[in-house]
Amino acid sequence: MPEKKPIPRPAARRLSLYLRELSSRLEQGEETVSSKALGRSLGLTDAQVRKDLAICGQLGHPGRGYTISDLVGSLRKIMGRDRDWRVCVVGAGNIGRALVSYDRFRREGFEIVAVFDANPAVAGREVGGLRVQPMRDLSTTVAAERINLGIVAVPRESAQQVADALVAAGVRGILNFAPRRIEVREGIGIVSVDFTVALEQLAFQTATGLDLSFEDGHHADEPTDGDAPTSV
Amino acid sequence: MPEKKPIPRPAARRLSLYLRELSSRLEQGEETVSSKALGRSLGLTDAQVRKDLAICGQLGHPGRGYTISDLVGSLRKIMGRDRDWRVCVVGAGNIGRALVSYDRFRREGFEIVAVFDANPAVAGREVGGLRVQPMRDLSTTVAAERINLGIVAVPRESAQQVADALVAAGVRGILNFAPRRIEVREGIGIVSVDFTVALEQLAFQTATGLDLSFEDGHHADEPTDGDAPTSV
DNA sequence: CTCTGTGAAAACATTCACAGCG
DNA sequence: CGCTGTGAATGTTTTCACAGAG
Repeated sequence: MPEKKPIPRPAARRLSLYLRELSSRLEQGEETVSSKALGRSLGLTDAQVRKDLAICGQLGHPGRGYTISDLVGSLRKIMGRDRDWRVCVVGAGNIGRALVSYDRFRREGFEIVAVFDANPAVAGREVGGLRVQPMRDLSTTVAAERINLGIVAVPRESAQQVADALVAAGVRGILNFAPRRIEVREGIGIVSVDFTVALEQLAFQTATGLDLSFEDGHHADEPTDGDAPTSV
Repeated sequence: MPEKKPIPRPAARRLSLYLRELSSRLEQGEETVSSKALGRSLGLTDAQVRKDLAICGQLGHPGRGYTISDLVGSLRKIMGRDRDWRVCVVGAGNIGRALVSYDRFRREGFEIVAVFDANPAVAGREVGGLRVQPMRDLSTTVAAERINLGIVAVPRESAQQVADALVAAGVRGILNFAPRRIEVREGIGIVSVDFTVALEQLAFQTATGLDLSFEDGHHADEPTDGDAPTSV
């Protein structure tokens, strides 16, 4: 078994952006792209782009650039986008409903197949074509629908509890929109999006006059314990 | 005028998380906290916490820890949270409406004072207590309401155009929810949140079995040219 | 000539480890 | 003692710069 090479964390974040940009170019009918052109679109240097794309293997053609479709295929595989993801949303409030109705998820291969809410007055209502289910159906539905990712869109107070329930039900990863850190056991993925933190970073950039410039829009929570870099 | 020391980009992201955690502890009635305790809550080492907090100046008390209220005050100032931010949302679709109704913004000092939508059928409707205005009112309203931040919640295709209009109208920073990179001129802040990228990072973590563990949930776009970026 | 892939160098960020305050 | 602040050491990421492919 050869050693798997770890992917630098900052690079992992950029991979998503490459994929987004490349998919878009592919739709436009473009076939190849150079590291320089890609870098321009993404605000990165050409050297950075080449280093990052080297993660996908030797896909570039000297003098010519990269074949977009090859790159997209390789990136999708590396990022786990070659399989289907079945996701559920917990919390049918403003954010939860917006997410359920966010068409792009489905188009990108993330299918939302269930919505849950603790409020009995909300359960039973329909959101984006799905009937909101009560929390007690969570574990049965996660199993029955083979759901592997969960989105937490509940208030801060119940976020950890909901995350625990999702993990217990069998999801492999959690996307958290509640404004607090969620702890999960080793082996379960966790990424958080906090709107206030995002606005705050903006205020910071704006206040300091200068910008810090991030290009990713979300963050992965630190592992609960000792952690390891991701490998291919 | 002495040189201002630059804040390391990764640290800038963590600052928001410290503020979030510290505010929460303050509400619980706690008065002091040690770097170790703070680090535990956030998944960071105590040394890291001390280095980061040193940015705020010498606020720790050897043997005792940090006084939370002092830290919160200092962090708020550094992050530009000591002033008032007046924000507008462009796009009254699912996401735009969810954001307008997101109470936490106001509680944290970001007041949403206007909503715009290009669709004439939508303009005039009420969302979260505000009447949706047509796009042609944008520059007048931004000036009249002294709006300094804009949130872009429109489809990919019109995102850049809307951002340009916001900047022309006078906002100092943009929070972008459209799945593409937005270019703004030097001096204007930009932070992006892309739900699909967030889910993709999660799929990546989950697919590789291990986590990359980010703790921030958004990203600042790279500067358009050679320059420094912003983040959340 | 253009453009990739990549070692080697530089910049940057984290962790260590300890002096010193209360 | 407990805990901060910080240089020095270590580890990581980016940039440089160039050999070599087409």
